[in-house]
Amino acid sequence: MYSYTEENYLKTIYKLSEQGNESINTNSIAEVLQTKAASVTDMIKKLADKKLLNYEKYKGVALTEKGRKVAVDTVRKHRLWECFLYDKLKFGWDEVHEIAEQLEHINSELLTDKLEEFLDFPTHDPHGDPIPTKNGVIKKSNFILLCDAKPNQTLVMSGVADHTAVFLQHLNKISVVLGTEIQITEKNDYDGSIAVKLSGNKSMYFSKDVAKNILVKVK
Amino acid sequence: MYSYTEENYLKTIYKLSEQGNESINTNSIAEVLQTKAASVTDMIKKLADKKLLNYEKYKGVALTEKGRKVAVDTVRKHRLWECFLYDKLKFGWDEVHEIAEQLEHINSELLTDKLEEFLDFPTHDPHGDPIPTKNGVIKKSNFILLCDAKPNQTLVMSGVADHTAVFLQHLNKISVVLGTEIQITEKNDYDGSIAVKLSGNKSMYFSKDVAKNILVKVK
DNA sequence: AAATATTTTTAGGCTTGCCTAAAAATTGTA
DNA sequence: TACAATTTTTAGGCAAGCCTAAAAATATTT
Repeated sequence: MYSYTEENYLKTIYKLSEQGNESINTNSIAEVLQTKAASVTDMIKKLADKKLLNYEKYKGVALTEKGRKVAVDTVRKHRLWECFLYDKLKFGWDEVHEIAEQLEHINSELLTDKLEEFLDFPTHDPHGDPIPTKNGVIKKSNFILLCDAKPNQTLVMSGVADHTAVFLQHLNKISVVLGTEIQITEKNDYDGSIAVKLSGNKSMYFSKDVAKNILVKVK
Repeated sequence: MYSYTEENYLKTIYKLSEQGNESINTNSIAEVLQTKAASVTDMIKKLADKKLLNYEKYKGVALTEKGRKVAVDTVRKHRLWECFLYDKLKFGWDEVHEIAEQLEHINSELLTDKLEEFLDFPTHDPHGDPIPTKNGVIKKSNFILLCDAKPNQTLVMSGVADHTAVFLQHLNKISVVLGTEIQITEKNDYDGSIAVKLSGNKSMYFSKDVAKNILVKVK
């Protein structure tokens, strides 16, 4: 249907729009896809011809409903495959993304549906990101950043804002995984660091860099 | 490492050599890959440059050990994925090939190994074809064609020579699956058809076209 | 508002993998 | 053996995706 490359462009544009940006500019797409602005302009024109996005020269792009569907379906497949790799094949959460980048382009609606059933209809991937439904609906998570949470509440670790392997490995090291309970005992305005108590009454300090990349919900 | 297309060429050449052909000619590759002889010549040159096969103009090609390894690994991945689709996702044996054609190109040795373990180290795919080991060893099956088997032995359906969906669906219709026990009660020299008794004492006739595409082993 | 800096687009070119048409080599046949 | 048929290769070209360098448009400073 659509090429590997086209799907990656659509997915990238979709994710950039999710991050608040109204209209997506050429350079930001190029940066994410590790390519050059000129290449992005080429591809944008092709995707516009196929009615997958709206494009006006020098004005950036926005996905059409058709383009959004393709993008969301790619995200759906990515996250379902991550669940498979994590739950069934016992990969670490820091290892699943790269392989899912390949698997998300496998083209078979029946496969996606059967995979979803096999995994028992997961709602979130191993990083806490919601899995779009077959119809393209994504349940907005009501997670908040740990750095924005109030002290003295029981919080549940529910996701990450930074998906890089190094960050995930760091969380492994400090034993913070999805489901870990966290209480903020102290917030330091000076450097943004926080003191926390984890499940099992373990006390630790999180730097701001850590605290701003952990998503939690109030228990 | 190697492109989707390169892997498909190597796999095709490998399979043609398995079918007895010593040196593989351009046209037969083109036919299998549904492309043109000129395109095959182009690709053959590239693969020869990469030492994946030996090529002499107008003389056909033969895989090098390096090329064979890539081909066998692709076959290994294909058959493991077929097992996954059949055993875990409950696809029919007539549905798995097409999807595995895509999945076989996913590039992650760790994934292949973990998948193999998850499937509990299967030795044969859903069509009875042997799964190469990680080292590239393929156990030769001692299966024989049903049309060549002797009457009055208990035979076990163990594989197919024709892998097309129509043939597999036909076998579904006549309730012949891997493991079905078959006894030949009569062989007709005239048209090559045979009379058989299946597990459960069900008597049927198989045309030569069916009998020559079923692989069995003696129980 | 003019000058400067940045962003985006255009122009031209590259590689991969494919094509057609024509030439060359091989194989089959009279 | 020579002619015909087939197979294979070469030559030239096309689309997808990428690149660099230069031009054009937009944004930012002064």
